[in-house]
Amino acid sequence: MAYCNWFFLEKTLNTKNEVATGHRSGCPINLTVEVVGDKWSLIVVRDMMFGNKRHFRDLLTHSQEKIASNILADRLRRLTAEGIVSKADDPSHKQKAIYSLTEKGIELVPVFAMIGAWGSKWLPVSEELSIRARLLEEGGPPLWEEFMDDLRVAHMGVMPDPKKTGPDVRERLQAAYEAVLARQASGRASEVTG
Amino acid sequence: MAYCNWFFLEKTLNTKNEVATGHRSGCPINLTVEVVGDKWSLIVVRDMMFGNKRHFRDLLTHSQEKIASNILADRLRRLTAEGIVSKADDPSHKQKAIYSLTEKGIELVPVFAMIGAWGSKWLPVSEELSIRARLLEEGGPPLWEEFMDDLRVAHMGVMPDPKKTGPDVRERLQAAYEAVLARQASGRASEVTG
DNA sequence: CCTAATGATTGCTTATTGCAACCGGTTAAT
DNA sequence: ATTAACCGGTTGCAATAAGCAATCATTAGG
Repeated sequence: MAYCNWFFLEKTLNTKNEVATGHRSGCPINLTVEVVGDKWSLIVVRDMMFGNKRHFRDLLTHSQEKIASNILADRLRRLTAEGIVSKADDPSHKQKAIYSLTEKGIELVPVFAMIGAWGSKWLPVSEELSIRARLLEEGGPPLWEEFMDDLRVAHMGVMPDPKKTGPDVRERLQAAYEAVLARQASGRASEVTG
Repeated sequence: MAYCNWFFLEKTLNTKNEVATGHRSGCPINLTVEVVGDKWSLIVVRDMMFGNKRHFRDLLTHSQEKIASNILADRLRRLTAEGIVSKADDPSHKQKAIYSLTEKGIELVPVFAMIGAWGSKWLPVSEELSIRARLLEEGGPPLWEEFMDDLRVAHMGVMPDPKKTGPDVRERLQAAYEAVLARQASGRASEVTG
């Protein structure tokens, strides 16, 4: 990748590529940015992946970043068209849809891990918001694989490994987050009292 | 990361965070997307990182994706303000500027590696455009570290390791790309000749 | 019956992107 | 000396995208 180079020949290929496929270029970086490189698509996938949000209203009302409904609808449509997300009827309500990550979507886990690691190192995040990034980074590819297996169970109906017991990766990340919160809350209490 | 959860307490924190810092939320994923999650910033960094483009005109005219000059100027300004890129005078011309990646920018290498790996697996890239993604993915963190060291030499004036000889990582990726091109060109020739 | 839930859609305003021409100054070529 | 190329942008305008808040018809629960 990048990847795309600067030779005359590639300029020619670029023209043909754009005509044939509608893409700015055939570079994997560029193609990925075209698919998920807007301000909202990765947020939607994140909420599905880590927050277990699978319904429109959930994604809309529990969005920390306050996504607008037209943007959410548009992004879900695009992600579904791209094959990163799938949509099915939910049996609990005639109008209710359940959105699921596909294998293509699940394999964004390493991308999220690296984005999170970079962000938590270089941007003004708080401890409780960076703990999960740290754990994913420390866990490395074995932890990502385990997380992806968990997601295949939850989102694609893959049979869980019968040898696997205990909380899944998302739950463990959540527990670590809550532990930091609890520590901060008790620290805050002693500040107030002390 | 992701991280950001859905508790009442976090809703409160979110409000304070937004007031204090101007961010949608303090989640590392969201913060990273706010910084580099538009359609063009990662392309600019990619061209600096992998194409060794360091000047405005180079970035403008050798952009495979045909970036517009106002967008390029804006993105360079933003990346510089964010500390991902630095700008200095180039001694070869009074008006000429040279843009360099900072440590913060260089440490985006793993993000690019993962984005490239995902894109080359799931999106319609060609073989020659995905070979470098494959190599970076296969090389893993040791290869990324080596690449980052190379970038620190090229962009930050770090002294090269005297024990290191031979082509740097970017050159090796480029050579692999050219080898695929050469193979395709000879394959094409035999097609033409029958 | 009324209220809540459902996944959107809509009308409008604001912001961003993209195109292509342009700018004043500096350096190189003729 | 004149002309051409280089330099990093800036500009005016049209097209597109994002954001806000209200709205919609249908479905389910009390």
